[in-house]
Amino acid sequence: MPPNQRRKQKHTTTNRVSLAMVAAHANVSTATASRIINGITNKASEQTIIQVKKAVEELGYRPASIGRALRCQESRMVGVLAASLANPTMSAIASSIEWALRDEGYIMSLCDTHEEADIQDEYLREMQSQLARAVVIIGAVQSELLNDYRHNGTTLLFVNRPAPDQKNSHYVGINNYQAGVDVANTLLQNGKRHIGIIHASLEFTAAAERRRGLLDRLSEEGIHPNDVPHAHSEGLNHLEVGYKSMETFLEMPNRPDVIVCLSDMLAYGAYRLTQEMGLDPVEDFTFFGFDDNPLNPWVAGWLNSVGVPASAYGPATVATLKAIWNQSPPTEPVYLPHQFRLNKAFFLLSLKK
Amino acid sequence: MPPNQRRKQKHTTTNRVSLAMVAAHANVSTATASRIINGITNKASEQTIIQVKKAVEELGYRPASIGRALRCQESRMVGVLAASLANPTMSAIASSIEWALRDEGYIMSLCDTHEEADIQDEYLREMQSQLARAVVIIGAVQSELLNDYRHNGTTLLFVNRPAPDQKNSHYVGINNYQAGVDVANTLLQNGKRHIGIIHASLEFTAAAERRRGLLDRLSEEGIHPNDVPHAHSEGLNHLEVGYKSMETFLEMPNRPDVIVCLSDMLAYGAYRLTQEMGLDPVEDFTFFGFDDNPLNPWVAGWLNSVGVPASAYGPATVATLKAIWNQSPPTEPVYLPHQFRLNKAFFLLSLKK
DNA sequence: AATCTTTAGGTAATCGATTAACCAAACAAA
DNA sequence: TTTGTTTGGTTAATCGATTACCTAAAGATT
Repeated sequence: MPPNQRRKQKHTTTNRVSLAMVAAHANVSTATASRIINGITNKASEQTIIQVKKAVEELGYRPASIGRALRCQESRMVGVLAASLANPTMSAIASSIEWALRDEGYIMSLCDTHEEADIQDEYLREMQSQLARAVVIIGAVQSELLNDYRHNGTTLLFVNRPAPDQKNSHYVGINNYQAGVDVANTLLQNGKRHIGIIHASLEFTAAAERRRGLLDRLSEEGIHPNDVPHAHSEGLNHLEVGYKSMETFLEMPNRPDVIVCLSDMLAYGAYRLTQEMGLDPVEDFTFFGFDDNPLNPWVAGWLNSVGVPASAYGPATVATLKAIWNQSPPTEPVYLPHQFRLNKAFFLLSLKK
Repeated sequence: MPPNQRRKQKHTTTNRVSLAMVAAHANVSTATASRIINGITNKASEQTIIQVKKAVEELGYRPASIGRALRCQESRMVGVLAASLANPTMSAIASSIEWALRDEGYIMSLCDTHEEADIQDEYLREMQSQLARAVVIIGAVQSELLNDYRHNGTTLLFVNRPAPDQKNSHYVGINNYQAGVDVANTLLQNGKRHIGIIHASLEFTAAAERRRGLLDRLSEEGIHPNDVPHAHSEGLNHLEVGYKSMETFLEMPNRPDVIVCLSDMLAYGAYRLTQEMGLDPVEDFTFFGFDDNPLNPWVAGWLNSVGVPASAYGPATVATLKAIWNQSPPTEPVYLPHQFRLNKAFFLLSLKK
């Protein structure tokens, strides 16, 4: 290793500008400098204020948030834990939340828990340890720490997927049960009664609620849950589950012509198989999904889906966080209005009715 | 406001456990506790070590990374700035990097710059101010601060899209020029010579290089750049640009039958229009994209694409970061081997040759 | 003139963890 | 016995910013 590189390594020439340097440059104490920088001007003369501001400018000073966070025991950072960034719905929600947070002067720190409880716990701890102002979980999984954190002062907000036990927690997102009911209504109104369900794990409240709403409504119309075939498999990602599940349906003697997938990703998987088998996803089936993936209008025109526009999440999430901080937390889940996106064939069909 | 809520607000019962509390609980000094917790055992007796570990366990202590970061002037956090999380390619890369970083004990903090220079600058500053160990930029845009940061000690790594000026910077990702050449080769080998290009801004090195490689190779085979029609529009997202651009091509008297889109998102946009016009994206055209979006095999079987598997990014990125930290930075861009994904029709065609 | 008030700003403690420097006791070597 | 040396710790400084509390000087009031 050349010696000039060694030198650099020995002491990273920390060219960070600290408050002390600004204060020295302006010939005032750090207290004065700090006050002026934070806009507390009633303790300084016009002259001093100008000096300090000049020093800040000249040195290119920016407060180290880490120092402030340590002292104030609170940072401007909001941790966002997403279950799977590979799922465009979740990344789009995260992106929307980022916009809204930055608008209010907060910084988003996004992490990917890969749907694993211990990774989620690790990040929960890390956020705590970084003194995050709040933790937003897009797609929570049941984990050991989750319940502890619910009560230890950290602001915790569940987005898109309710808390595993739904108790003492704040939620922003779709009304999963109602969405299930609405899908059932749409199908029934258009004379679709031969329905199959594809689902992954039902441990997640979101999926379970969607299914419950759907089946409840179908029951009311005389379609017994036992007459609604289910296909699923666990341990794979939703795309693969959808694919495998569709295989199951295609092998059935009297296969359903409506395939309700409890998430769009499942529908994507099912679609792949229909393509490979030379079937038509619009003529031969009616596919329904949940979440309305933002890519749907572009690459999945065949899919019907119900969901909340991703851009609605950011404002609602931030508004809810602020309400919690203001000691006026919502007492009810914050349900965002969901919308249907229907494919052309189904749309025309529904017009005729 | 009820009084019990007021009380809570007055002083957030900071139930964080600090090192001092652990030390007190174990009847040792913070120095001793700190050393034991960090595994420096040559300064402590067996007895003391057990005491401290018991205290840590009983109190559920976890070091506040903020304190450590302040003291050591360095955190375990790596900032990842993505240009657009709504783009599944970028989120998938981020997700992969997250895995690899966590494997090495680092924490990813992901931000969305929305392709905007000043947001990128804001996050660059914030990362600096949080003492991030490194900053990884997935899709950098030219910005004021970018050049400063290249030289002020912060480890900076460009992923998937080279630095705007390509000088003095580290890059991990696809060899854009070569990928362009390879696409040209594949087309030529299969007798495809009537080619159109859809692109968004060519200010980004990635897009410009792809185009250059493509046109250079076509030139060699006697297809002059002027004979390769281009369609583009600025200011919209890639999906919309693709859609608009495809309109342009469809209106042309002698429209190309091969549409090379400089990103998959552009291809998605173009695809939407072909669907709406009742055209067949496989029979009527040959679509080529770049990046091989991970969703392609599931919902875009019609697309041919060249790209690097998202999962390859994480390991390569982390390895490069470690090399930089070890004072043995790569002197060349780190090119990850790219692969082709061909649609069925094109694959069969290429077999025949 | 004596006292009070305001202005302008400094001193030092604090947040949590790390670590250089120091120290007392035990033990070993000369 | 005196002089190292090792063991097992402690004390206190430090990182960067904030802020409660103090103070000196100037101006206002009685």
